[in-house]
Formats: sequence, structure tokens, C-alpha cells
Amino acid sequence: MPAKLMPIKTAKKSVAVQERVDESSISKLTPEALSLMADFFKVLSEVSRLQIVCSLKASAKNVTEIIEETQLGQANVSKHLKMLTQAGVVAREQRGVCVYYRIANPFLFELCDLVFDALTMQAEQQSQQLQQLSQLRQNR
Amino acid sequence: MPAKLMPIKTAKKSVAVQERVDESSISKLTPEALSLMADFFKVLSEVSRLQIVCSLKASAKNVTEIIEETQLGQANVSKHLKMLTQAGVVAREQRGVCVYYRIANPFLFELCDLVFDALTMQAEQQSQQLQQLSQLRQNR
DNA sequence: TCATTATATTACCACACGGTAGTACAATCC
DNA sequence: GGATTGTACTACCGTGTGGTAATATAATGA
Repeated sequence: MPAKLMPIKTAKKSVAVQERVDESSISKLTPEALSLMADFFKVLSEVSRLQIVCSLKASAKNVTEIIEETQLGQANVSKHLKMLTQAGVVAREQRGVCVYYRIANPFLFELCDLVFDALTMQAEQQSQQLQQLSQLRQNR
Repeated sequence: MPAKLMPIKTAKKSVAVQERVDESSISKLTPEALSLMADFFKVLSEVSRLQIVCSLKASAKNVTEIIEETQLGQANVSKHLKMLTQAGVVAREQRGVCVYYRIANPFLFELCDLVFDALTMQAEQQSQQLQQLSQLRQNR
């Protein structure tokens, strides 16, 4: 039974006890905890997997539908879905002959939107800086 | 000049125009945009780099200090710092002989805390489900 | 000048991983 | 039974990348 996680707003509830961390802090995490985080990020660090995740945003889909939407190879999609499932990012559900996958935790979309916005702003700032630079060069 | 990005709360301001996306949505991103996101996640998908990022949470540090704190090899740290710098995650600043690095965008910590909380809750739920399962087995 | 310190770079190895062809397997249909 | 469909798995190849030793470079100090 795939478990729904709570939305971000209420997520701070009970953090694993981490001998006196200054409240939700990355600074003193053990290498093991960092390894878990790294694994999570690794799952999201491939375009194909992000494509699959995106294709599941609107609704749950079976493998064939995912293949059609992403234009990825069948074995490839199957492999990625296995990884996404093991990571708890998507949930698997057999319906008759087909196997449907869905996002296990809507938190993922908030996260991706956040990252996308940050990257967008970063890109904007960089282009602004380039503009300022070229203006400086012209005014010289 | 490393640019500070805005905190999460106000980050939604100006998203790159993406022909009628339903407001901050991953669902219809181009493969190119997904590729940028994947690259960002890939930077954070290695324990060593997360260790370096963590070591910079308290304050900016030079390479030698980072090496001491993380216990990583010098060439290794240098390589990772280059990658982190190119990704815009950390900023480089030469002070005399030493080179100091600092987190370029505090947004990163909010992101990592969010992910850590989510992973923690996920782990908690899984252990709860295991408990329930073993109880079911006993009551049988 | 020579040694030392701080950082970066290169070359190399080992390994992980993405993609794919081929195969397996179950269910359904003819 | 035989063919087809939907999904998973295995084997394999090529590439990317983390770690490290060795080297480079620049600055500082003896």
C-alpha cells in the first residue's frame, strides 16, 4: 500500500532525532544521512526519469502509455520505473493485465517547481549580468 | 560577482515564459528544461559534494579547511569545487593566497532540509507499515 | 635560491550506469 | 494450440565519472 506523504507545509513535524541539531539543519548530518539524500537526488538526476515523472503528473499511467508519451524504449522505461519505485518516488499498481504507475508523493512536484524557479531566476540573473557587462564595454 | 537568489517564499515571481503552463508546472517542460534540472540534481547526487556543501553551511571556508573538515583528498575536493562552482551552487573568492568558497544561494539549504524531512517521514512510514505487518502476522 | 604552502590540473583506473536487443512470462484472443 | 499484448529481466556495450597520484603554478618565507 503506497503511503501518501504530507504536503510540505506540515512536513517539519518529527525529524529523526539527531543529537541537538539546530532544528532542521543540513550542517551536522552523518555521511549515512547524506548518502540517502544523494541517492534521492540521483534518482532525479536523469532526463529520462524526469520525463517519466512528468508524464505521471496529470494522472497515473500504465507502462505502454508512459512509453508513448516519453518516446523512450520499453526496456529502458521498465528499468527506470523499477528504480523510481524502489526509491519510493512512484507507486506501482497492477490493474488486470496492465501495470499502472503514479507519483507516490505530491511533495515531488513542489520540490521540482521550486528547483525550476530557482534555476530560472539564476539564468535570468546571469543574463542580466551579461547585459550589464556588454553595456560597460560599450560605454567605455 | 556571485548573485544571491531570493528565498523560497518569494521565488515564484517571474517564471520564464513557457507558453501557457498552468502556473509553475513540471508537466509540460521541454526536454531541455528537464536536462537543466537533471544537471542540477546530479550535482547534489554525490555524497562528497553534499559533504562539501554541508561544511560550508556555517561559513565560507578555504580549500584546506574544507579538506580538513570533509577528510576528502585534495584533488578530489578541488574537482568537486570546480563542479559546484560551475553549477552556481557555490561561489569562489580569492583572498590573498587562499581561495574561499561559500554557498552562492541559501535556497539550497531550504531545499535540502525539505528533502531530508521528506525522506525522514518516508522512512518513518515504512517502519510503521512494517510494524503493522508484523502485528498482523502475530494476531493471526 | 630553495623550500614550503595553497590550489588547480592532468592522466589514469575502476566502476556505475544509461540504452538496447533479446528473451521470458503471463494473460488474452483467435 | 498458436498468436498477440503488456511488462519484466538479462546481457552487453559504451560512456561518464569519482578517486587518486603525480605534476604544475603561484606565492611566501628562510
